[in-house]
Amino acid sequence: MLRMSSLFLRTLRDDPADAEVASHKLLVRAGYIRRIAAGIYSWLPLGYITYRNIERVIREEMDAAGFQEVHFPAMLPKEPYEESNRWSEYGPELFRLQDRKGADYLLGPTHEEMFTLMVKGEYSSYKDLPLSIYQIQTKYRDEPRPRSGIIRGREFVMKDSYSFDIDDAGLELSYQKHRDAYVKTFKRLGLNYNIVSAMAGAMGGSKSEEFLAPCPTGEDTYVLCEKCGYAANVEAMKTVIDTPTTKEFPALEVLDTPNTPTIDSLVEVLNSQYGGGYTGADTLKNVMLMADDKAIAVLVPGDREVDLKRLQANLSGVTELRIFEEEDFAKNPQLVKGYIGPQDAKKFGIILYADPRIAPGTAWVTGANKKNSHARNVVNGRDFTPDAYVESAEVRAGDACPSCKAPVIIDRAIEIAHIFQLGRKYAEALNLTVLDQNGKSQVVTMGSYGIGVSRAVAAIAEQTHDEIGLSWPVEVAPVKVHIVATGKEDKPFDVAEKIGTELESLDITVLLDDRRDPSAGVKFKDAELIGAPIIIVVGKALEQGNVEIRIRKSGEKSESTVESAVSTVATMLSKLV
RNA sequence: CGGGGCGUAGCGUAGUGGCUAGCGCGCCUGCUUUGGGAGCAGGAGAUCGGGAGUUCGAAUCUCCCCGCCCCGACCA
Repeated sequence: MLRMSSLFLRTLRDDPADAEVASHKLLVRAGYIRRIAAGIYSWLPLGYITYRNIERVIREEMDAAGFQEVHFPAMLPKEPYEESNRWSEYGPELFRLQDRKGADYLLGPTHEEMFTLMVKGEYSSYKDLPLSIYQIQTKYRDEPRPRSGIIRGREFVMKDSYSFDIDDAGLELSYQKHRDAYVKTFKRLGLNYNIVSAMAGAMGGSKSEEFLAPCPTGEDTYVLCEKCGYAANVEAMKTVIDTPTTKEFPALEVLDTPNTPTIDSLVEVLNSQYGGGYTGADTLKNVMLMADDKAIAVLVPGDREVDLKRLQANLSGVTELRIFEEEDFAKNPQLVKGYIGPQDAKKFGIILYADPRIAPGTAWVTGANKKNSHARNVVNGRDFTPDAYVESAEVRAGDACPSCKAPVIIDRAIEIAHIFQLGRKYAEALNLTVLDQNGKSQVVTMGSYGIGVSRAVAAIAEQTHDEIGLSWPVEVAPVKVHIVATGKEDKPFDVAEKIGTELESLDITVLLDDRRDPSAGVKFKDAELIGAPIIIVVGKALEQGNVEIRIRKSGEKSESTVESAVSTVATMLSKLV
């Protein structure tokens, strides 16, 4: 039984000055975590118990699914990461260090290489597969900008699993088993989440899905169709295109449009001088970008911005993408800023990408590649031809759901897990093969599956807190019951002690506020801030032989006799999430 | 890396060149109080982020450095 009189804890009355988001403020105020450096935190007793509860739930579900736990060092030699090319690919985000002999080491940002090599060292037959192994490990990433307390740290704990299969069908099965285990895990953790389609990104591989916990302070944006349940990270959202009309358009016509370098100014001139009825959606924006030092053009409807994140996720093989700057225009004098059109892309030698909204057979108003001039009836397929179509325009609430065409909503969320069908990228790089039943060597196919363990503490805090403090789901709460004894007589303290002991004998964890000095108000505030699911107050009601039982989340209060308090609380807990 | 903000006691803060750096919370001692962050009295606690400079005099002005937060870029 934890006791407030001796617990290593100091709650704070004021929000810390360096915290912005609720989980960060409250975890610091309630004495769960303390900052050590940017993105690096220490756990105090209440925080560490909470963290371990989450870890325990995850471990139980992994084990129940038949996955086996292993453990790698956090500090690793350079060589495996050179073989997979990530020693250089990972860039400045990798924490590097040297030993006394000058040999290079790194602090593991993720462990695909090590798992692959471990399996390679032990197994060599298809009979050994499938295999799924996992670890719960501290990861290190020198993030350009750590933020939001424990949500994005430079040191954090991740549960990472890897599956090994002989073929794609096996991978599909292993992937599904992990997905199911994650669903069970997050249900127990009391998190609301959506499973959304995602881009595999830098990890490589094909299919990937994210578990996103909706939360206004989250870093990820995703779309959700409330009608059919389709959900996707905006990067992975597929654009629905109306069936193209086969309509014939008049010939391309160049218009005199002085001083119209922006879409708004162009639409104004079109409507006042060229017939009217135009909106930004009728115009075609030709956005110039530098992709790894190569100039590219991206076509999007004039009323939409290019979503760089989305574009990059969908442009394979591009590591650096940025908007054209003045000096880039200076190097490309044929491009007339504000009046660029796709008609001369071939002539200019620029690769032309188009958002799918710029469908073949559609006609647009766009730049005429001449100052103060635009062109209308510029038809895709007749007047220009994109080299490739790539999802690149910003996604908006109300856009059509790709599976049922209903308008989607857009929401923010914290990424709590990400699962990947990696395929053979790492197995090939590190030469992980087994013999199949014909005695032939086969490259193993892999999946990787991560849960942000320390991040989950913050995600749960974000979703469950209220104005007065934390309010934990039963499975993760540092204690299930917080008993507050009030008054100056010994009796409430004795009764509280007795109830606490009985609860603990039923494996219900207890934090007893046995402090004699602080007033009742102080103890109530602390209990609410700390966030145990049930608060028992032993005080005034004792005159009638009762104690007060409060449910933290609902604020519901009831009284119970001292004798029945323990069973009443046990029943309540079994009904709470 | 670009833009913005900040750094004074454990926490939150006041203090734009001049006396011993002020206040609230927390902490210690005593008394009083005890159902919503009590009261009184006394007390401890500060290299004012660091260094250099300007000045009779610097928390305060200048320069350099360090750290932290936010927005963006970036990010299994």
